[in-house]
Amino acid sequence: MPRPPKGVTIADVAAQAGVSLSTVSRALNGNPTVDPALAERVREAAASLDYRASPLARSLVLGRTQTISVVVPDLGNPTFQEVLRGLSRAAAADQYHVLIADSAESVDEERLLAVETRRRTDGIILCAPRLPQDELERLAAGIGPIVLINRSAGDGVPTVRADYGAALGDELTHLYGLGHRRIVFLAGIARSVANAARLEAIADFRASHDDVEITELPGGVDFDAGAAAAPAVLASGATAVLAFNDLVAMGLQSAVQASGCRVPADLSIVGFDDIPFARHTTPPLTTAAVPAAELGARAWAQLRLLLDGEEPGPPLSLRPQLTVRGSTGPVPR
Amino acid sequence: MPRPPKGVTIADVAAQAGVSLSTVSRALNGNPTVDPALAERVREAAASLDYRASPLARSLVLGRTQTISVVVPDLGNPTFQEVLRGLSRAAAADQYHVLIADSAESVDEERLLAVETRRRTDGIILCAPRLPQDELERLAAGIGPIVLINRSAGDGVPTVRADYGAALGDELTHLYGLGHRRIVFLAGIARSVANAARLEAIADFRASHDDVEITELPGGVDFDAGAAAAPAVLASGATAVLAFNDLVAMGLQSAVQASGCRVPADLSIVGFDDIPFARHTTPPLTTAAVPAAELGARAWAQLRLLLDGEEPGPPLSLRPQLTVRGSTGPVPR
DNA sequence: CCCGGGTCGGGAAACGTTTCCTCTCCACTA
DNA sequence: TAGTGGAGAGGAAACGTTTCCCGACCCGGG
Repeated sequence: MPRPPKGVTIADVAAQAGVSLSTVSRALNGNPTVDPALAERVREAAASLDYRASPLARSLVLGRTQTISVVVPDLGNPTFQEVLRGLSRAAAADQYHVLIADSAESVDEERLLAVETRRRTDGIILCAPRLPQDELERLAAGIGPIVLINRSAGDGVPTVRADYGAALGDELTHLYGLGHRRIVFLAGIARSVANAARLEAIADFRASHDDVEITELPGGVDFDAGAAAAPAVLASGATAVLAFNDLVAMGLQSAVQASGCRVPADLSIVGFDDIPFARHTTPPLTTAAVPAAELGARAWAQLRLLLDGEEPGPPLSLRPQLTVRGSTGPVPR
Repeated sequence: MPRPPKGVTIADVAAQAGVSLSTVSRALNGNPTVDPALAERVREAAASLDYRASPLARSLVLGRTQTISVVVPDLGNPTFQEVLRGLSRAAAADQYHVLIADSAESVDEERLLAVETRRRTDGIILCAPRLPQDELERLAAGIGPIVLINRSAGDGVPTVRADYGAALGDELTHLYGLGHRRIVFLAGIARSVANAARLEAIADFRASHDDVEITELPGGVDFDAGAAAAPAVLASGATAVLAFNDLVAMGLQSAVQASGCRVPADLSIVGFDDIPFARHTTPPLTTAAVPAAELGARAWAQLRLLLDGEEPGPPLSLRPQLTVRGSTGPVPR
């Protein structure tokens, strides 16, 4: 009795159970209008053939794929990895699958991938998209259920974001409380939205604290950028540094230490993100813990509402938690 | 002229162009049996309606989804992240999409996800699966085109692996060359295949160097495990430590430094993996660079052969590159 | 005993494609 | 001029489901 080599279909089950296709479908989907005894017989037949409905055919007729797509600028970025992790687990818990796409920081790729992957899934989550605002809004309006992470695109589009501004404000307050009055901000990529939020927070802080001097220095986004900024930071005479992110902070910390500067005795350093390593540097890094995994999980929750045809929740803003460790201390006298 | 709100289909294009469905399909797929002028007209109609064939319907009839699934034990693990990154970019370059699943280190989840996601895609890549060997072989035999990363399951199943044993041998040789004769190996998870490969390499090395004493100490897999092992390492009197991975090495390094032990003057430490941070510790970590992204890319290449109906290449073994940095030095006198 | 209503299962349409088969039409050749 | 062959396009089947619609059957009431 040779098994049908190419996948057992619902027709095979129907034949085996001696009923029609419709009945098999109903029985297997728990439709109550089918006689319990018959249903059991069908289930047995299905089990004996190891039958599973083709997700493809099912999707086609049902109009949903039970899959969402996630577009990320760089799978190598720890923050996005964490977002993806939270997202994927949350979606999996709801029996949804995740199609993933890495735009490699390219705006063109991003646009392309968004529409392309969206067509294969029920909805899409754009993680920190790099698209310019107008294009983003047009795109978001065009492609069905969509949730944005760390960007917004008008009222209709649910958003989940980390409140970088508020967190940076917390960091500034922390430094200010320690007595620091000359502070350097090591900027990230200029065009970046995350950077803009920080600059705004800095402006706010300046406005309410006129005895503090905050200088912006070109930085970057990775360890080497932080290390490269060390001379400029030391030359600036500042007593504390706000780095764009933890990577930059760590690069800076390691470089200034190498040139004899003590952290935090001579210089306080704060990072941003709280990547897993931040707690393990010497001294451990004071930073703002961006709840990346939760960001992902919340984004999924939003998307799920949309998929279920419900109203999306209000734009969500998660405030990163100021996490004070050893890299910040009182201003040197 | 209101646009059909729910997706424009091939029928709309056919109507617009005044031809049959078949012709539209042929024209759009570049079938040469359609008159060039007509084909152009069809393309125009399609463009004017912004028509794109439904991937779902297409997949159903074509029998391929242009998608593969990847199952990973933990999306939070930097090595798997890197594998995934290489894999996803390589697949994307070949116009394939990637469905991702995180088994959360659970064997049951892994088994489930493998068969479940496999049904929605054309093939599957299991990244360092945790399944016991017999089950893995059965599973691999059952679910179509499959490629394994860091595990093998018989001759029929293409495999891409990092040669942990060879790399550990390189590390031992490096330490031995520096004069170390008392070495500690900080083991990972006992049941782990990667751990077994290392133990084997250690046994080999012992066999050919009878003046060296290699002690195995229970370790673990993360930073904290490394830190926790510090007292035992210091008490052992060893002059060098092989950590299961970089995380463990870093935890250990930071803990022994905190208790006054100098690295590498008093103790040499080598890690494994070369995670991005390894070069940034103080001192930078000597380690074996596992080419994770390439592992992913190669796995895709193998799978692609299978999908194209060609013979899979021979089992591939990538040898991690010994990367000597500052955490190893001559044995203390 | 006949008829109405309710329950349950089968047939067929639908989802949106691709492709096989067939038919038409035209040009060329014998 | 009639027959042959090929090009090109339409019709319909197929992919594997779900679900609407309808018919059959059974039960109870009049």
